[in-house]
Amino acid sequence: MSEASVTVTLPDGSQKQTAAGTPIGDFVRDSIGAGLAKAAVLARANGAFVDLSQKLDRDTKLEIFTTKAPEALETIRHDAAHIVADAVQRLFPGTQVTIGPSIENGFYYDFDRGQPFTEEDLAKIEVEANRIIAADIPFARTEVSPDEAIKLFSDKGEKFKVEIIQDIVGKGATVLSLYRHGDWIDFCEGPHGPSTGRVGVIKILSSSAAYWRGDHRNKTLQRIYGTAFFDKKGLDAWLKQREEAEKRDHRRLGKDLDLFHFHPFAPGSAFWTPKGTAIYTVLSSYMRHLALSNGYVEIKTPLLYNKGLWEISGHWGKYKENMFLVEDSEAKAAGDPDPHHFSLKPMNCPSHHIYYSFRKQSYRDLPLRLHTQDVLHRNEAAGSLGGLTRVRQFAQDDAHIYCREDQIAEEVKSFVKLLDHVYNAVGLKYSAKFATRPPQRIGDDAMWDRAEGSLKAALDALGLAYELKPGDGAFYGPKIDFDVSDSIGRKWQLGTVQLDYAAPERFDLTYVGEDGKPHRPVVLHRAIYGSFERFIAILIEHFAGAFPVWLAPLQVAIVTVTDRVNDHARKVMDRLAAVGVRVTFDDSNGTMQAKVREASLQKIPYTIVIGDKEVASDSVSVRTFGAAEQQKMETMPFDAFAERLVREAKYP
RNA sequence: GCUGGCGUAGCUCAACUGGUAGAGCACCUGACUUGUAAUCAGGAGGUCGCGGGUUCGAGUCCCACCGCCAGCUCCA
Repeated sequence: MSEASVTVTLPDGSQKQTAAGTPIGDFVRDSIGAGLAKAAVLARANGAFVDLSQKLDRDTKLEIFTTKAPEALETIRHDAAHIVADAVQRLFPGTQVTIGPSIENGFYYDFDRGQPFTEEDLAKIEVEANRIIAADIPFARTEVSPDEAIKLFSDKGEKFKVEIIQDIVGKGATVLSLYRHGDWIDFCEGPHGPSTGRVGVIKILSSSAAYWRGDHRNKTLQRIYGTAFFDKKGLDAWLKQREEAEKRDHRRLGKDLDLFHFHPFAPGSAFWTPKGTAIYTVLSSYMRHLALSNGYVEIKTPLLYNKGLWEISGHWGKYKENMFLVEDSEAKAAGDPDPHHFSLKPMNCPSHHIYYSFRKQSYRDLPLRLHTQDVLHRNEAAGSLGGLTRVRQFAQDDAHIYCREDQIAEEVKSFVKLLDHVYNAVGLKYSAKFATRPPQRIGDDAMWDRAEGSLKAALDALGLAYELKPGDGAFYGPKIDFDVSDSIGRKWQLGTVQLDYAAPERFDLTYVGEDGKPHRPVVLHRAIYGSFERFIAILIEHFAGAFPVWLAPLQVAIVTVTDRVNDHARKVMDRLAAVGVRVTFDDSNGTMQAKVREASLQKIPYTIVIGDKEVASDSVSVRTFGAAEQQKMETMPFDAFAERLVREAKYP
């Protein structure tokens, strides 16, 4: 049989011939270069990621990923998951494997084991995993039939693997791939790197419980988190970066900068210090200013409601466990078995719907945009609370827009513009997610087509990049969520805009159209900060506590050279306060140096030093936080400084 | 809510295998009156998260509860 040849097209467009059946790795080494072959981890052949051992049996568009490519790092982290699973089964026989994907900064693997892993176990696992790396065992892919695969894992007693395989077979798979390194074998789609040695180093990070298939009714598994890099240098750099990020943690800075506290008597509800309250208030006023100048009206509504409201809204059935119920003492005295007739509101929408119905609305009133910053309570699961990002008491910069269907696109557009303005003002990078109709939903397909169409039209008109999340929408309508990351890379949802066709039905909301007949409005739920608490947490981390002047809880610290000038300093403080500047003057016993240091540690934007010279000329010596050394200090007339402060304190 | 870890002064931490709690910073008082990141001296401050138990004796061991942290579930 004569050797057929295939054409390989490389990313630069060049073409090479090679014998059919040549493994990609060999082709790279022989036809491109030994250096590339050595650095190669995986390839993309005609659009699909494949192993380097894959044979070139037809004309192929080929891309090679080396250790420099993010795709390669992701692949060796997946390799690392296999290696860790191998290590665990070597060290703890009888442990069953389940799944082990690579994730954003590493990988995890879930195991079924009678007991959790201890610190010592994890240390042993890390050593064993790195030993497997040192052994440099090749990864080999084989393809088998479903029967073979099921038999293989049944014989090993790997029940979870069998379940996964049966599932995938049930979805129509006929050929399954296995990956082996040495004696250890896993059911896995791949691709993988060439050998365990290509994974430079594995670091075990933590362990925790996880539910089988993410369902809390299922068995609890033991999850091991880890990460992997091509070399120790990469790992060390990442660990260093992680350490730096942890210093920005808002819980840490909340203490250091004295912004808020928590107490065991009110888990999940913050106590705000004067400084924290200043940030809260500035953000609140800023949002009020934006809302009122963008066609919203602000209203305040009750915090406590009779359950009748929640029965209409549907919360009583679906959301009751998350609401704080309040007992009606009269009902209780009368022998009512369940006297919890009231609840603190967990969201503003039902209050707004009631407000809407207080008068007969006309098409001329639409869009009606109701803004509210009331306090909300949600009884979150104890284990999910954490810092300011997940709390039980919070306020949203909430608004509901009641409009006609043909007004949706325009309303969404101007909302996203406003959100973009706010996020840009504080320098937050966000990513948008467009969530469409879920399997469980209300309304017919025509309605969903229109709803999703309106949102998409708005997104396209704005030219905003977004990720599509099919099936992730609320049961009552599609939505766009806006996420940002905290200092250690966890993603949090802040802003959102959701279309709601259900609420107007449930609350029987109508407006009188031009035809004089009643019509159903559509409601848009929307928030920019999301919750003040979470937004502030993100801002603290984003600015590492060094807020811009307009947001800084204290904008100016006054330090005197000698207490001879303290009276003058007090006057300076009063004059600044009179023009709205948030200023502090520490007249306690202590040196100027120590006070300058303290102001700096508190990350106050400006520290002004006053001595005899400044008193004589009514000037201030200004020290700017974070400024370069040569422009750190500057003496200027008081009026010029005050004017600068007022200017910089303006809303962005 | 689930799994694991943790809980000592306002903060950051120490206290050998159970022997009866200590430091730095912060705070208070006094001295110093100083020119841009820590002046010196003295003082006060803790029923070791809460409640039981084991023990001659518990911050150290056991149980239950509360809270915090990581992850899971859920979610702004």
